[in-house]
Amino acid sequence: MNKRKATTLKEIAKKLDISISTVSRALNNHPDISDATKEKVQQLAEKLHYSPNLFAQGFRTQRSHILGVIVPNIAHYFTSTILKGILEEAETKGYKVIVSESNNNENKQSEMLRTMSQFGVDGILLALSRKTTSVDSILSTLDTVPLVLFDKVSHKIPCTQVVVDEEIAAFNAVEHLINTGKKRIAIIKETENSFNSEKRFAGYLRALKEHHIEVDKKIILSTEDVSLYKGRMMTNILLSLKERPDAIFAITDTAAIGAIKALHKYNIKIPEEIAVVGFSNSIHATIIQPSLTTVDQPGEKIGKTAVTYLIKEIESNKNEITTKTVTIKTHLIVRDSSFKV
Amino acid sequence: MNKRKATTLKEIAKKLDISISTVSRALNNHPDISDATKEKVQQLAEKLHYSPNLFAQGFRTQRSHILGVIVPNIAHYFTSTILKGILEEAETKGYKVIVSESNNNENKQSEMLRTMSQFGVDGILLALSRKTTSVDSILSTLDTVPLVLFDKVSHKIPCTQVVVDEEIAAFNAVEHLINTGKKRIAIIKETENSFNSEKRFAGYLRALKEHHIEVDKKIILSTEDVSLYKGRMMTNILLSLKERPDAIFAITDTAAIGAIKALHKYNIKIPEEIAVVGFSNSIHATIIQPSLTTVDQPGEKIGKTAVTYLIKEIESNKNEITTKTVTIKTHLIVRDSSFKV
DNA sequence: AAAATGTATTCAAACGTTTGCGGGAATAAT
DNA sequence: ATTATTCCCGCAAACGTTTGAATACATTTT
Repeated sequence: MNKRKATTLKEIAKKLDISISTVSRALNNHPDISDATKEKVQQLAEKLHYSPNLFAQGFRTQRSHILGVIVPNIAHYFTSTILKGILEEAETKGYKVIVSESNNNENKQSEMLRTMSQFGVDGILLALSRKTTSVDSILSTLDTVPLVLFDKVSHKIPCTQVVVDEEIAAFNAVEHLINTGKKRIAIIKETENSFNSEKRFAGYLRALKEHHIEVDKKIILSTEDVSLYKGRMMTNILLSLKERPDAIFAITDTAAIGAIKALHKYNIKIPEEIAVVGFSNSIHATIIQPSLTTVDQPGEKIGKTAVTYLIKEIESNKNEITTKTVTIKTHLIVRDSSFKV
Repeated sequence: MNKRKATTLKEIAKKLDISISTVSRALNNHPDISDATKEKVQQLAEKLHYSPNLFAQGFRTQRSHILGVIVPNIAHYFTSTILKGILEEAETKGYKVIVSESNNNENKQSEMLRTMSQFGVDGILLALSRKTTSVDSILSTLDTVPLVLFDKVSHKIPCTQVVVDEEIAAFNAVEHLINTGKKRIAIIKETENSFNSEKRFAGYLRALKEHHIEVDKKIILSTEDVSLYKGRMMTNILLSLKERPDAIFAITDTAAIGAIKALHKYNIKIPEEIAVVGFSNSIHATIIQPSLTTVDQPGEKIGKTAVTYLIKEIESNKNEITTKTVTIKTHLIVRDSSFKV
């Protein structure tokens, strides 16, 4: 492993018998340099495969061209599609991406924010860990380095936030159920404090209201973590009611799949007896039988726009905090679990 | 956003009226420094929240403490579990991780190897893009920076490789089918040139041989990309045979699920008429009905060991290439698609 | 002809850290 | 008392780049 050492500005300068600074400026296309020398320098640089030492560069300019990303769980499909978008957009803009997982651990999240900012990333993209209660550590990194929140956000943090039209999406999903003739629509949601869940719940309520369906608390079920297992449990509860629902809107695809599994167990016809709608368009949606009606969230687009805004903030050096909420449109994908053609 | 500038060695030195070099050594626990001054320095550093400027450090030492990871597709579940392991292990060892996607594009892969090594990563973890034909670019980065291959590997590249016991796993899967009384076992595999597929095919052949079952080429099906769709198509072909198989071993879970979907369509009883076994233990395995018998590959463990070997190579400065193949054990998870209790 | 302007280039400092080397002071060996 | 030895510590250089200021020369203006 004979590491050939990289060519430096000095070497180019010596070969052309000009100064290092001229070489530097020539490569950076500085107006002070004549076209003739620019030409010469750039050609030789090309020939010698010159590429700037990024440590020296970063050291000098205090710019790393690295973006930090912190997500709760990288193995979550929706998250990984967002990541895909982040990687792609960052790459085309000339940035590298460092990824970290918070594992839904608030302390770890704080720790990561700290190490990332001291590491020298130019900006941070963050999807909040579940139940992030103390935003102090986030606020304090916020005045060190630009930050953009996505997906799991919080209005307590004054920064750019990229989210999905949760409320509208939920409204559309529920309205779709109503349009198919359903009148008693249950919801499986998260207990509290979850931005996403509350918005979706709001959409649910608005749909009922606009269609003059009265809200029945008995079919509004909440759980700490909306998992497949919890989806089953909640559905079991719904089935034990005197007045069963004729549809279930689960705040998340995994819970919806849990619901379907529970309905299967009791041989309940989907969607005739009880329809099911999820949220996320996870890869499971077409694996499960019947295929799941769900809200498609364009993960890659979310990632890309988050990066776009972050880089904009990085590159406009005005050190003011922008607090803008960018909303990405979703659309409902109707499949067999709610409507059979 | 008033960026407070970070404290430097110089500031600590001035406050304690000692030299910068002493401060540096004290913080690095250099034996030349007395315990007394170490104590003093470390305390003050703590108090001032000193953290080294990583650019200056990296610039000086030519060590970035960054690992580069290149994978074909980050949104692939198995890949993301490996990534999880990589992140975790790297973090505990004090390394950051830069992630890139090759999208199964060989040129992009080469490009990324180049930019990563010039970027100054300390080492690279690579899962080869499909049909990587020219290994030149890989070999050339190999003598610039330590490299470890994982999952998608190639013996043409002399470096540490972390893989799963593909052959044994496939052998076990097929033997399991034989043990349940199956005698005519089809396989759905990749066309060629795929390390993983060929190993699994070898395991299939060995299992048949050891159990004195003769190989029938009519039920050995190959395809370029083993997708869900292709799984369906191949299964349709198998069903059109005069002598249908009584089991299908799909080289991949998605193909296995495609197979199940095709079998459903023809109302064929799984596993009684035809059993199905997959490979990967994807998240779909328990979503599909019947649940899928498959080979569990410990993704996180693969990621962790890959990182472990890479860092070992980085930190032992002996510039020799180690070409070692590390094999991670898998185990078969028996579910309803092959054996009902 | 002197002064001002413009153009193309060089000088030199600076960023924060690490590290080989040298040296002073204290202790131990002769 | 002199010489070794050991223990701490400081000096200064170096890494490759960027950039404000200075310089040299040519050109234009007064």
